[in-house]
Amino acid sequence: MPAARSAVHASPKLTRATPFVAVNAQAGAAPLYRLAKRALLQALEGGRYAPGQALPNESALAAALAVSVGTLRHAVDELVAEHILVRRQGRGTFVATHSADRFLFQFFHVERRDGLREVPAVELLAFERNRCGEEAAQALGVREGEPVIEVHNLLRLQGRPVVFDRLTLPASLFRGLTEKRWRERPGTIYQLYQSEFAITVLRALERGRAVAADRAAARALGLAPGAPALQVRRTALTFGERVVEYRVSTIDTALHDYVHLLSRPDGDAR
Amino acid sequence: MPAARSAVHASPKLTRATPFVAVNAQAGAAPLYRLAKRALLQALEGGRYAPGQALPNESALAAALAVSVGTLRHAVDELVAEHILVRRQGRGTFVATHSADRFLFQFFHVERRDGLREVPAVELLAFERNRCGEEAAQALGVREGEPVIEVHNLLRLQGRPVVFDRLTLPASLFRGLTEKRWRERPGTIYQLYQSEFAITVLRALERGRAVAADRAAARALGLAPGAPALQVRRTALTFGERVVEYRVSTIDTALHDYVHLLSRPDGDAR
DNA sequence: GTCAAATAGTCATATATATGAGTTGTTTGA
DNA sequence: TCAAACAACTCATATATATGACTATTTGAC
Repeated sequence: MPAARSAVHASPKLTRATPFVAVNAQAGAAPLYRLAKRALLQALEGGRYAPGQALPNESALAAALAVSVGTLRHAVDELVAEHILVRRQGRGTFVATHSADRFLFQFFHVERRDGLREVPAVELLAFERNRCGEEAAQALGVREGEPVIEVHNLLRLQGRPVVFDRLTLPASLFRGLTEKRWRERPGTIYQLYQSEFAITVLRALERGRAVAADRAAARALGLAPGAPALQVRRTALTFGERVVEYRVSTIDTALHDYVHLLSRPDGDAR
Repeated sequence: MPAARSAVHASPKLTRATPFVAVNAQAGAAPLYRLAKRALLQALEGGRYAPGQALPNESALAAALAVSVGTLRHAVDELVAEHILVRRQGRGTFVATHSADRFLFQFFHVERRDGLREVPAVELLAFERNRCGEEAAQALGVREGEPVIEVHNLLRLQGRPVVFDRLTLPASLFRGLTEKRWRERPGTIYQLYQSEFAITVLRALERGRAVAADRAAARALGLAPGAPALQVRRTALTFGERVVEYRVSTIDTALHDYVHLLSRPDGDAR
């Protein structure tokens, strides 16, 4: 069956029913399925599909992008592997939402020494508007002195305070965020970012080091000042590697560990 | 083209040229490509193909497993994603070896605060045969008092001692390992495991906590005793989730960080 | 003997197509 | 009115096949 490359080599065109431009394979360019993936990502970035919303079905999407279903599936496969899309057999393909589970398993890596994982209870200690300091400015990629929102959180596991978080958010990305809205969010912080500000946290880079607990952290965690604590600096990224949050966590590792699985077992490997 | 399911539903049979049993899809069973993947994994586990060795080509493998090339590719895709196999276009598919690069990027997560990554210089401090203690026994899944090999290593970055490692290896898995062979290994530790003992480290689970440096670690790292240090306990796993190494690392995080990228960017995502 | 061109073999990408299984909505019958 | 049967639509898996790009080897000319 001679592959119908003709469709692929056709010039980009706007289709009637959809916002996509037909992807177009050039010699030496990225493979078609990556172009399709990028087109999907851009549609998601642009807010074309909201979290939780179903995408058009496979054949419709394939037609919109002017690729075969197999190629579209290849692209969607990668987005699913990256937790950006979620497939449900017989139902459709959906934009991922930050469920509590997803938050717990993807972005919270503190567990009890014996391996028990638990959803932390969060207590808000402070919510302030400030000017950005040097460290946060560098991490967020903004100028020093830019307006930011600073939040202090205390996370408890089984009643015991274990993590003290200092978050810095660029005010420009979170217009209209108030302490009230923050307090009254129904789910996790990242769910709030997503539902209220259309910011989807996709990845995060964490850098950990051992420190002597500073005064604020020691008080919040009930530690002796100067006690060893694990400090983790996180930059949270959304589409386009844009940094949306800088967070310094101080963790009391007396009874808990920071866990890290190296190399992907992923899905149900083996 | 009516798919030739007949081949799939045929009863398992040994093929002439290869050691594989044709995989056989049952109703309700795992998908064919996972069965194929498992068959490949078992061949690798059994040492049928040595690290670095090329597998038979795609069509031969597909024929041996009695699946289509597409299905075989799906299975191989997953093994490549897990870094168990390596594809080289136009060359073939190879069993992964632990190159220094792979070691560096997959299993070594300490880097300078500014992000500089570097291959550490390793100094052997101790190599002893011992009886297994309680902590290591639990981690390794062996009985207390089992014979083990204990190794102490000091890792330097730019000349500065940064990581102090205490390794515990079950002696039963490393028969004939001597200090001389350990010292004179050409590459990394995991390359030694692989080339000399046919043990391929696939994954590792790390649990980090902040501690006051103990005496041995403080001396090795040149820290004041009681200074805060990051302690990471690693269990290294091979095929079948078997634990082959338990390692306690003490890290001086004065100038370096322990880094962790959450959620897969993988390949060249986006 | 050396070098370049032809060639064969490999994986990479892409399409078309078939069947199956799960979900949802509609119709039909008691 | 309600529930069972049915149809329609979805993604999941699987096969066959075509073309291209990359690599290593062989062949042939000089």
